[in-house]
Amino acid sequence: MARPRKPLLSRAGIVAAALALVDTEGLAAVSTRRLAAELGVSGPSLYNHFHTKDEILDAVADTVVGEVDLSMFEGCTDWRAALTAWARSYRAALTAHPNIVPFLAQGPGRRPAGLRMADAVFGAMVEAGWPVADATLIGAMMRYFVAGSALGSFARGFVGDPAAYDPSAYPHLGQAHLLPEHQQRVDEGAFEMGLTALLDGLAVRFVTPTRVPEGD
Amino acid sequence: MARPRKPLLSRAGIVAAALALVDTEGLAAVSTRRLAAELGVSGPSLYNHFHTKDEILDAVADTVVGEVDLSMFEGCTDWRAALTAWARSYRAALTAHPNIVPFLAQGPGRRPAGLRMADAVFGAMVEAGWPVADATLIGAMMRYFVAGSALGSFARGFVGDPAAYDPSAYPHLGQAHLLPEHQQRVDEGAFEMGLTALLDGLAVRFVTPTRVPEGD
DNA sequence: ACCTGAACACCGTTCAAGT
DNA sequence: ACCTGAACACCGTTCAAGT
Repeated sequence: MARPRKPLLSRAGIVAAALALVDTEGLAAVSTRRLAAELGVSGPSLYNHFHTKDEILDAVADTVVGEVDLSMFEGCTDWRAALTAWARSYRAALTAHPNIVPFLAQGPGRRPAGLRMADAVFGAMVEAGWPVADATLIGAMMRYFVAGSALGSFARGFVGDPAAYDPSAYPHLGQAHLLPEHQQRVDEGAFEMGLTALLDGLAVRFVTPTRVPEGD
Repeated sequence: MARPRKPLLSRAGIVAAALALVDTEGLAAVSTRRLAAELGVSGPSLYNHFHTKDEILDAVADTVVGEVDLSMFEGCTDWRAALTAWARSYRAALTAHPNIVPFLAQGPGRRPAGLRMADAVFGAMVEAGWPVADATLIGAMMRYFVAGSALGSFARGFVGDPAAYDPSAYPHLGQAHLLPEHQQRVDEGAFEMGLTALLDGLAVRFVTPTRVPEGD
């Protein structure tokens, strides 16, 4: 076939196909040959659009992070409400594409959407009155929690096999771990509990250290 | 050579070599052939001791999680102090072997050390007076945060290249991200800030719902 | 510029063959 | 029982060849 007069591939098309493959069959299923086959081309064709396979996965990760809503940070006055809404949107984006999370959660690297998100959180916290040093910590802290909750999902991380929970070895684990709907409720509950706890803790910190001695 | 009269390999030896390789060269460097070469044998020899490469990595992950101190949960009366000590030990174990964290943080699966840890946390929280449902949430929530902090490390997740932080695109990120010692301080600070916040938040929750109407 | 097939140096895993 | 080399079906990536 050689070069077609209209390109068969595009970066966006490759990324969409890669994301679909990651979602349906997992990260391990994404090989350059398999992905190319999915797109109806031969393996090396991808290298006309990306330098490496890793660059493709970076673009996939960036697409997912790009789905996170950041609008609550614009002209934000209530930092607590903004962080709450953002954390939920962030978690929703990750849990919609759980198989890419281990790759994505390692940090933004040089991915634009990840850096944009870090920038938005930091900027909004400073604007809301947080000291610069704290604003950095808040961004990191929230990222830890949200990424950890998507990655270490109870539902995905505990196997659904009774034999795995020998009651003599693990007297407290019980059989409840087996029920998928229970597991999902644990994930939701633990996320909301942690989110509330983190923000409560921040609220304590917000007033205290910013109180400056008044007067001469 | 065929079968030697004393086995050349052992599960423990393979796991130790694999962990060393993960630590020094990363998860991607661990191939069965490479690992076997490190041990002075040929690739397929490993299959006499493990069924799959994944089983080897599971054993490596279990070794790392096995390094976490759980002694603070024995006869624990102060749940807050116990969770604090445990979270720090947990984080220390993971940050000592950062390259295995993406694999490990996906959940305990059927790894004994991971299940033992989940069991210890849950049991201690119940013993300390937490409702069973909350104890499960606390275990998940803490796991999210600690694993997230080790995985999404600021120091490892942000690239150390000034060109990555175009100030017009990311007006708030600045150049501070470049300094490795600064990054490490951010990770430490964000971890401690989050830990305090989480436990403060839990403390609020602890007293409230367990208060039972007294009296006639 | 953009796709192709051939090729290179790798993979994980199976298996018959050796002791 | 435990190691070996050969073999299978894969990898990521390079590159000359085609239009």
